[in-house]
Amino acid sequence: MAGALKKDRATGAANAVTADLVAVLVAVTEGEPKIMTIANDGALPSGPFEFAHRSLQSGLRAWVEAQTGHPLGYVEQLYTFADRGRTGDAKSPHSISISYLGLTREDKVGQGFEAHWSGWYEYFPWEDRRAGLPASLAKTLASRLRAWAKSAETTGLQRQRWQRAAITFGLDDREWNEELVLQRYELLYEAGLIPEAVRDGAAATTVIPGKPMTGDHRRILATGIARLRAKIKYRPVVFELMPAEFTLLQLQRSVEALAGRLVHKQNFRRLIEQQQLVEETGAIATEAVGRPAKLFRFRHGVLAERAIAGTKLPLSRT
Amino acid sequence: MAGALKKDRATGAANAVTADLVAVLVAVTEGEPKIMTIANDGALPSGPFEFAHRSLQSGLRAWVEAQTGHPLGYVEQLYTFADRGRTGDAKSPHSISISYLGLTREDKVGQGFEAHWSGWYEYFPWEDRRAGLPASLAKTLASRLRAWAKSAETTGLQRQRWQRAAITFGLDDREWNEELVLQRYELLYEAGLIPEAVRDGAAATTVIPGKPMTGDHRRILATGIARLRAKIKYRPVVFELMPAEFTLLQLQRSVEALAGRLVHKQNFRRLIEQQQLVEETGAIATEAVGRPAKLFRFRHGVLAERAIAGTKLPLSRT
DNA sequence: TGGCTTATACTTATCCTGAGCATAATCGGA
DNA sequence: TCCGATTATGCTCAGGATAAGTATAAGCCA
Repeated sequence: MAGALKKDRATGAANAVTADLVAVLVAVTEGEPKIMTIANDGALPSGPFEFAHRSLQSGLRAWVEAQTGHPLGYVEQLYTFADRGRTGDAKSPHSISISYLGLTREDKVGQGFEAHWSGWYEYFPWEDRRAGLPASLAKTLASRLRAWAKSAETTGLQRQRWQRAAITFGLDDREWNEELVLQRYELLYEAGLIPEAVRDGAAATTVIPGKPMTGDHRRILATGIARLRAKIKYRPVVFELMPAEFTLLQLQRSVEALAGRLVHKQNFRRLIEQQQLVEETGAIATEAVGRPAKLFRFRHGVLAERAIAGTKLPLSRT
Repeated sequence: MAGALKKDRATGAANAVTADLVAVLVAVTEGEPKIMTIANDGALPSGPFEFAHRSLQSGLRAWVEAQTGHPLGYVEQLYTFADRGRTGDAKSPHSISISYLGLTREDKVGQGFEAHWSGWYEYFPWEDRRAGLPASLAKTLASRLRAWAKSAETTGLQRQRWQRAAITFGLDDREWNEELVLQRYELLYEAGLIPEAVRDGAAATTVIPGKPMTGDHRRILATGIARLRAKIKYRPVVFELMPAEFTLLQLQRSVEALAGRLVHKQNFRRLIEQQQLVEETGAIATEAVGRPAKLFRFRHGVLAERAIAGTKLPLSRT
């Protein structure tokens, strides 16, 4: 077995792979979450990890700036994929995709860049539950899922499929869980209800609304949305997406935009204030109907003061 | 700028990289967390991602089984690293490490495998706070950290360093946060207090207790411990580490072993029971001092029934 | 039997959360 | 000027979750 320990560290042609860096770059503008896209809105900014890059992150920064002209601020790694099956082609060498989530503010895309800010719900219409289930899906979604479940061979499998659909999509009086973005996408893919599945060989049927993307990009986007929806609950990352000064309602609208659902206004404010995440600037928001709101800014100090925990264990003091 | 969109997809030698798969394989035996190691306890199971591997996970499974004889059960991806700086050598092509966390139960390592189960606190003595700070560290740790902070050039930097140390290590009456495993390791590395830092070029000093590992492996292990400590709080993953039947105290001891701190017995039981994670087997534990305890088993049903949410947003019903 | 050990049931005070009511401040017409 | 629409902001209240501790049960062993 000692032989197994020896590893072929040389870049032998046999085990060489290419690594792609992919960015899910998010902004929120006027209550709508946006993502940076290239190639006619059908792809995320991305490019190969090259010898010249000092690190994965610096490689990603280089590609995003080259393709979009947008500098990268807050960044975190999402996931690393390498499924040859998904992209077809069983002959070519392995290609790995290392994906990242970036948070910024929308600004004008510079001259000469073929990049755009696109609303992320164009790609995932079923994820926006702020006004209930969108009309374009209300009729079809559940019935298509039921049809998929029914098409299984045994009744056991049928029940299993339906249970999975019901849990992920909040059917049969179950709670909607906004974090299951990836699970819902994977299910729709397996059910052959989205263009990517048909492209990859599923039986051609009428698909569910929602713009497709090249390769795995919509799956990567789903991963990014899921991560962000989970993270805003226990880390103050929303502020990366806000302007320097904002009203509490603007903050709330941003959170709602990301989560795809509405929050209770008064309780939201209590939460924000008790955590001391913001402080008043002293200024008052103009240009709005209704009573003018105070402007707040993020207290950057909290990041240094607290290492926010999030315990769920009944710890003992002794 | 259109040129920037074109990507060199061919496996040109220039952008070829090698990808290593690394496994943090965890078990808990009699209240001690263990990890699978090879190479005289100085390395994690790992090997290159090869052309023959169908996917990243299957490649990992192949390597772990070849090196340890142990089958891989529950697996999740941890992180992907590619810092050329860390491993020295600015000339060689990029090498990427894709790391995974695996959960199993300890069993005998088969004949002919140079693999061992090692206690994970041998690598991170400062992470075990079940009996307070270990005696081997009580005197040194805080003073070494203070010395490091003092050695900064400006008083501003000194304060910054000490604040960072105090937050991550729970000094100055701050709370100990067991999830900051990676941050603590990174800080010790930067402070030159562990062998890996000296190996990589830091000034040679007396280091803090704790076994080093090759390359980035102890950093990867820190990442795995941190992930697991966070995850046991909101997903029922502990059960992957438990035998089929167990007493509530054994379960508690396992959680404590992973978290590195003690929990309140009665409240722990209430938490487990109210979440309906377990059910009685009807049997009673023998071979123990004191009143015999009921045996429980994990209710696998919960995984299907619930998509455990973990909301921290004040959602609105309307 | 009494003492040691662990299991398990119950109590208490406090805090957090969801939900809703009430009032304040501004604007645009009637 | 007053009313209605709209948003901001303060406050209450009930129910549930949590931290901590008390009390009792059930084994073993000397």
